[in-house]
Amino acid sequence: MEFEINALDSHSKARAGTVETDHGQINTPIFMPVGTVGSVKGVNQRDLLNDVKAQIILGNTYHLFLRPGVETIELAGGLHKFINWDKPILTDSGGYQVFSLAENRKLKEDGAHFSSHIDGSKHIFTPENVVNIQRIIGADIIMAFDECTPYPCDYTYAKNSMHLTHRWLERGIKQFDKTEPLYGYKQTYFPIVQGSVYKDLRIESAKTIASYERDGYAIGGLSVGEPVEEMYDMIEVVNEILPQNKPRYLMGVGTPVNILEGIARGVDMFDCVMPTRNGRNGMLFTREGIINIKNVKWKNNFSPLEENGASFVDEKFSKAYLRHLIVSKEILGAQIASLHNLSFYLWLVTEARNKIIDGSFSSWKKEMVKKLAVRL
RNA sequence: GGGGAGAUACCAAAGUGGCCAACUGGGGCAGACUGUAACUCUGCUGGCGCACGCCUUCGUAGGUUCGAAUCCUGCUCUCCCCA
Repeated sequence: MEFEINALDSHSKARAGTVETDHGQINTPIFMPVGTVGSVKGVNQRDLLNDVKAQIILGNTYHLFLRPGVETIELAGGLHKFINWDKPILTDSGGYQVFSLAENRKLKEDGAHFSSHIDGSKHIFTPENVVNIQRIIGADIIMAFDECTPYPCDYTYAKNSMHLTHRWLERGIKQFDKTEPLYGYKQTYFPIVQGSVYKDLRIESAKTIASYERDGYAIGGLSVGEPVEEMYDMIEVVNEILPQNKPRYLMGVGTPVNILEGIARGVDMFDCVMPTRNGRNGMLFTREGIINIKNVKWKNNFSPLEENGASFVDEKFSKAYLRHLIVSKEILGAQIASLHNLSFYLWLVTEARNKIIDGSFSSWKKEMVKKLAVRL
């Protein structure tokens, strides 16, 4: 996987770049819609491609391993063919699920022991078998198996957890490097920085991670409940150390403002469930601010969802109509809201890229950050 | 015409002497959601102050009682069964 930097912002750490994969090019900064179980909830592949203009999407090892299972995915010829998506796919390793399914998990040196949330069956994820599963899934970008620490997290726990993540990384890379892709295109393996909100741990982790020569690096364990300023601080600390000439992926982030702040601090890739999940629950992100479409004030507002919006749904449907659909719990409401939000997120990062290239990123970002947090 | 049952907040429906401004569900109104166990979760939903409290409520008019949504009487209305 190749990464090329096309432009650097002179007033911030923002970069515009290009990632080259066997499934095509990705222009950075980029937002990657989350498609946990092989489905970006509520949005079909055609709309994802033509309307949202997604360049890469996520899948999840934990969920796909449990259902439909690796056998089905292998028989299908990999996840791309199974879900009919020809662009790049990144799979999360399941580290986050191990964290969020805390009740049923037990972390040991060998790996994470857990029970399926679907049928209670017992399984073990190790740095090695998670690589094997992701080989079968066939993701272009494979994530290391880490422990995503919760927040708050005491120093000792964060330190021990980080060291475990580092030991798992060593094993995961070894496994990755001695195995081959199954479907004839290249795969790559991203390590993940941990260390909770402790600067010295983040520095140590970033140095450890950077000592491995990889195609890209991820920042994990953030946006788990810590104040945003701490998150921004950690990004700055880590990006001082991660190689300049490789893409950086901030996992699980975030709000439109978070994304702009991340870009300004040198992050290239983002993913988040927010545009889809919050969309299903009636939250719309727009250039002018955030709309809670369920609010009664939109009941008889027949103006378009968003003037000159990024998606075809913005002109086609009114606020009153979408409010009606969401309030009535109609599936179409979730679909329209997801299309709108994802299109907005992709517009946002594309615009950021354009602004970095034409040299006006910082002033544009300042204006946008002000607007994006407004509650309409 | 005869017999029976019932009327509770926006709706449905508990409560049958004090722990009732009144269970619960729906609806309504707000909020939350950040590498998705999520078309989910939380709060509020008589009025005023909005902490403590105070005021007016359980078809309607009276009565019994220290005290009534709960007991008694009249009235109004609704439903069911038999003719």
